Amino acid sequence: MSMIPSVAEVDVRPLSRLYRALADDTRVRLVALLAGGELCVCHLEHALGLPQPTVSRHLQILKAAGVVDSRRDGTWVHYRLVPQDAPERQAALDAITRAFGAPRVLRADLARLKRARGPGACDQEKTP
Amino acid sequence: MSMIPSVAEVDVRPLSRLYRALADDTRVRLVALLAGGELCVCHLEHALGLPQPTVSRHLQILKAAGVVDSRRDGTWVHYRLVPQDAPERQAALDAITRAFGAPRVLRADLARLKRARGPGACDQEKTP
DNA sequence: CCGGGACATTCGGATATCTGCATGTCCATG
DNA sequence: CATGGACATGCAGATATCCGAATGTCCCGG
Repeated sequence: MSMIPSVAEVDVRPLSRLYRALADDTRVRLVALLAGGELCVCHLEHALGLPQPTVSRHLQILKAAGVVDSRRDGTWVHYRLVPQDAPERQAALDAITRAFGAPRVLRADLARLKRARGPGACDQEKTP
Repeated sequence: MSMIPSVAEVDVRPLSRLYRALADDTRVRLVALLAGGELCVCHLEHALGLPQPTVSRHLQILKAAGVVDSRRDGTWVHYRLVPQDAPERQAALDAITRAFGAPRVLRADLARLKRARGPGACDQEKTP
């Protein structure tokens, strides 16, 4: 007979750490933007209208919490959401996608960005 | 033609406020316990093994965030989860239920409590 | 090798959060 | 009305978080 775990014994920290990572307006907006796919810091910076160090710092917090991952591409760094192993963590993240990550919202933002900055720079991705 | 909202314009505060309310180990455990149904403060206090003022204060934070509601029953106060209108908020809460609120976990805790304190006091609910 | 652009990190101060201890409030009971 | 139990709140200190400004690091083009 195996011991049935109690709420006192179960480790809630992985989930509460995720909630703490999302307990900030800027970071929720970042996750919402990234729900549409990979983006570089310069795009996120312009989309949010916040200074670069601020955006970078919040991205580090999300990264430390395992919410996002980064990929270096020359001068730029692209961030993307990390698929979560634990279903409860994925569900908590999906809440943001459901609310603000709907394609219509994100596409409007990205289109505005591309219009403002032009298709140069980090936009070209892997398809020249 | 209606303006398509951008992430910058959309108000993320309701969701980030919910995440902030859940960004604490004790509060996640409280929600997990309440996922099984209404409970009075004295039960929560014993289940968590924390001093009463601490539990009470965390319950107030959850209440202010619209996560729980309270019902006075004579000397005792019973707390329960509030069904969320916004589906994204409900999804974020369900993440806790999914992870720690499984019936087997909660029943073990409650059984231990009833065994420890006996069926008297606030247990008798509405059925004498 | 030297600049400049993109991004990360450090530092300092303001603000918020968490906790323990004490006290306050409300209700039932005698 | 006095007492005690259940719960809420006030207060003070330690800790954590957030932000602006400045500085560091890495990479690419010349």
